[in-house]
Amino acid sequence: MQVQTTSQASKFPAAAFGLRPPLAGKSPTGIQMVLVKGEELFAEGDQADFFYQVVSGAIRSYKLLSDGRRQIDAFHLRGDIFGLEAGAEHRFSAEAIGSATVIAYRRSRLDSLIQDDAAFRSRIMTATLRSLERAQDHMLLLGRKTAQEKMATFLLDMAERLSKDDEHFELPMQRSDIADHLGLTIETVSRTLTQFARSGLIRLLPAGRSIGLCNKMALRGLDA
Amino acid sequence: MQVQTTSQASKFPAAAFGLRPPLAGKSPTGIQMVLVKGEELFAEGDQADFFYQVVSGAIRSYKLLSDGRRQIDAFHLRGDIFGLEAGAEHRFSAEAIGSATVIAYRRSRLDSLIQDDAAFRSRIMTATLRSLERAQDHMLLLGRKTAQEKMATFLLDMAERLSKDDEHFELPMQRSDIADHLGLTIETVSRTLTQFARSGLIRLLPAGRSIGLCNKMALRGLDA
DNA sequence: CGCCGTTTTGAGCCTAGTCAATGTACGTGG
DNA sequence: CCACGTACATTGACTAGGCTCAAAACGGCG
Repeated sequence: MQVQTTSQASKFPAAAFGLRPPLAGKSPTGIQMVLVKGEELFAEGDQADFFYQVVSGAIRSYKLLSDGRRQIDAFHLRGDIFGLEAGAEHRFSAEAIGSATVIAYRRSRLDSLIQDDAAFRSRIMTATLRSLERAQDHMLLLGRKTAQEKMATFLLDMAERLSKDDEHFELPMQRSDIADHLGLTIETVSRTLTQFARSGLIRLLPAGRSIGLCNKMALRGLDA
Repeated sequence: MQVQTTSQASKFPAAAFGLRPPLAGKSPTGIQMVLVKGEELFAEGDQADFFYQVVSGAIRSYKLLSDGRRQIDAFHLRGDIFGLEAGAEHRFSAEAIGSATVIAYRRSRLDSLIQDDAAFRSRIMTATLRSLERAQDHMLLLGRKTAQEKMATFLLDMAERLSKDDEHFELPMQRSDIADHLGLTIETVSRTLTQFARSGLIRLLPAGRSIGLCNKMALRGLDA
């Protein structure tokens, strides 16, 4: 991992990842970290001394069962803040999916910011409530949707989050990550994608990472 | 529904549901509501002008798919706060499971309380983060646990939340609620309980609502 | 006592999982 | 530049856990 402090506004491209004052305005000191593929940022149970914002690449945060089964609760893409905890410890592990860059903020700074700054506080509260909303939507998906519906929901969400034209994008993660996010197996993920491609709903480019949505209406129908 | 304002301490049995000052101390005006079985408090999409705290009974909050499939994201028991939203609208529906009593608080009050009162603020923040934690644990359950593991987790959680001795309790909800909470069908819930009873893990009293845990060790083992 | 909502039990099926083999992309080193 | 190795994705055959459909049992309550 390469580390580089970013204590000046010039090194803190706030606009690039959606920060507005006061967080950006106060240009809090952050540590920029360059992560290689698969590198772990923190593990479940670690002290939560830092929280993070994605600059580039993608991060997966997940929980494990004792026998290794994994549930990826979220993928964090450019601009997303993650790793902010109520208690002293992280309740998730987090790893870089490919190579990625994040900025780490000391949590101690956060606490004082929360005390002092009503606007910042409400931003954190909103971010937390947004995570809760996502979690609630995802519970509906995990508990009650079929494999096809899960994949359709996932593809539409990804298109929205990482496509400019909302139609074509590169998946940053591999099949096993998608499977562990949707509560499926890699085989089912793969089969469902092939099936979507054969039905003309999507276009799958070589390596299976590049995806084009041809029929968003139909996908939305599957989204239930 | 019977409504009764509770602006005085005498009508606000704070100790009974775990409230301590400043919320109780300031005795904020709440509206006490007595709900009959199945009565709806609010629906997904309603204006979120109130949030609630359970005084007695149990509330289910849930989302529906277009064809009626339901996911119950949480059961709210005595003392729990729920219905607090980031946006203007409720993101799920909430109903009384049996007859229940709740206190409704105006959300507008909340905002001013949050402004003024650091202790109250941290209580709301903690409650929100606790919901998030529960949601995250529940995603792991829904996505990756087997039917037996789901039931074991559920029983241990319920024992902790509504049993005094941690061993024996009355389930406030019926099988279909449990099923929609765990991502199963009522038949699977019933079969799994019978199986647990036959294995001597639990004792099932008539009507299937009263449950005693005979072998918590073994249940914890299944909890994965 | 008899009705109705709920739970339990049974039989058979189906979706998604498992196990296994093949295919494909890409990076490394000869 | 090509051969090989590795990691990932796809495909196939088969299995099984949990679902569906159906019926019977139970309990609470009028």
